[in-house]
Amino acid sequence: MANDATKTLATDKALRIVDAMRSSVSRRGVAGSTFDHVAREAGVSRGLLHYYFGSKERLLVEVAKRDSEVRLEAMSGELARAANAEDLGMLWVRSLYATVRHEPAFVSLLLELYTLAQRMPEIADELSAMTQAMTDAFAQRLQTLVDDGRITIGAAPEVVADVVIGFGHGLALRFMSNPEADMEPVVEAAKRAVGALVRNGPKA
Amino acid sequence: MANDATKTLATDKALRIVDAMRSSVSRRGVAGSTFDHVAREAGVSRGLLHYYFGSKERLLVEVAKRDSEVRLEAMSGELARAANAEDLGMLWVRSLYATVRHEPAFVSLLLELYTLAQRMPEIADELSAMTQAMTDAFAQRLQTLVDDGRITIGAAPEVVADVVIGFGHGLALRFMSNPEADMEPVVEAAKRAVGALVRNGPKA
DNA sequence: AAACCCCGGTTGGCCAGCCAGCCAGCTATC
DNA sequence: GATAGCTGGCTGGCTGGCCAACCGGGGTTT
Repeated sequence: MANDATKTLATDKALRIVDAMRSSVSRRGVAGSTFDHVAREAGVSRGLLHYYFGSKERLLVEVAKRDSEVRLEAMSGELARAANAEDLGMLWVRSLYATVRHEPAFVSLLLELYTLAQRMPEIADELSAMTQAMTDAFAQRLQTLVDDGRITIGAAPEVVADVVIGFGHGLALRFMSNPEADMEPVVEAAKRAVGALVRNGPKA
Repeated sequence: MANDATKTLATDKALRIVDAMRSSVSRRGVAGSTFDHVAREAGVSRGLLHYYFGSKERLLVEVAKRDSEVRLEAMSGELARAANAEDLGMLWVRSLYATVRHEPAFVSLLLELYTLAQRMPEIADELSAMTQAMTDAFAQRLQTLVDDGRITIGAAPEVVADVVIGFGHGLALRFMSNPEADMEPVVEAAKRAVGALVRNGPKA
């Protein structure tokens, strides 16, 4: 093998293991994701998890990496579709709302990772990098829309991005812990608040 | 003993156990909070945890209950000091910011509980109740300030409360995963956004 | 081309440690 | 002496990690 990274990333089975672990953690939590279960779901032997990753910790770091990619990609997809101020608010909050409602495991996984990050600096770094990447992607999209005259923003793009993403996640948390509440008016009010920072431009 | 609840809540030792568990979970996480550790820190024997709570799960439920009280009280304290629109934004976001920076364990604990809630409906209920109570307290304060002519709000008090609390938690999450970033401008922008929903009234 | 070997990839049995829960019994108080 | 409160040794089950052995295919020797 060339080195650990190559070995880990190249192999088909290693990928299957990471995916199985990711899925297991989102359903069963970290504690419930034993090598036994994960190996069975990945269709490999227990020993192989150890062979590739050495320890549960390192496997979890890979999971965090992988998950960050997935999340970033998901957000980028939403962003690309936003063409004016309304779209931005709508798409972002709506997609988070839909995620919380229809893919709670996706939310669970992130919670699990944040919790882990409290005791594992490597995972904290991974999440921090993801946060930064999300901000950058969002800010870049904002800048593009500003340049096209489709929106105007009330602060630096990175700042606006930070605020909007943060707001979104906070509301998502809220949706999660109040599953049966009617969030329609809340979403509406939140959009109005964000409207103080992002308005339609001349060409919107 | 009269019944489980009475037994649990009345005893001095039971309270010490819940507190020790709460503190341990916030530092070591749920997995790291073994009966052995917690008992030692509470100054009682391991057996007593079982005697009072029966299982780790039930003890964790008590922790969630206790923690909800503490959090609600903390927020109420902040709220009481807010007398106009600026105060509201300032106090809320600043206090969350300070908490994240100076009492990360307090944040860790909530993450841990949210994570638990994914697999323990009883804890989910507890957190849901806390969320609701926070909204109510916040909304009530808003209403009072409106009645006093100190602020005007752009939506029903409960809705505004939901939004502001949610925004705050989202930003807190963000502070947490970007510890070294300069959040000054972000806080500033967030305050302006909230300003779209909460403005100073005639008597502010 | 047949026999052989080499080695990374893979397997699964094994082990030592840990932990929640159980329970037999102790203590103090009335 | 009865009963509630409390203790801590014990255990069975589980888990992460270790490792000895196996497999298969590509290269090398004969």
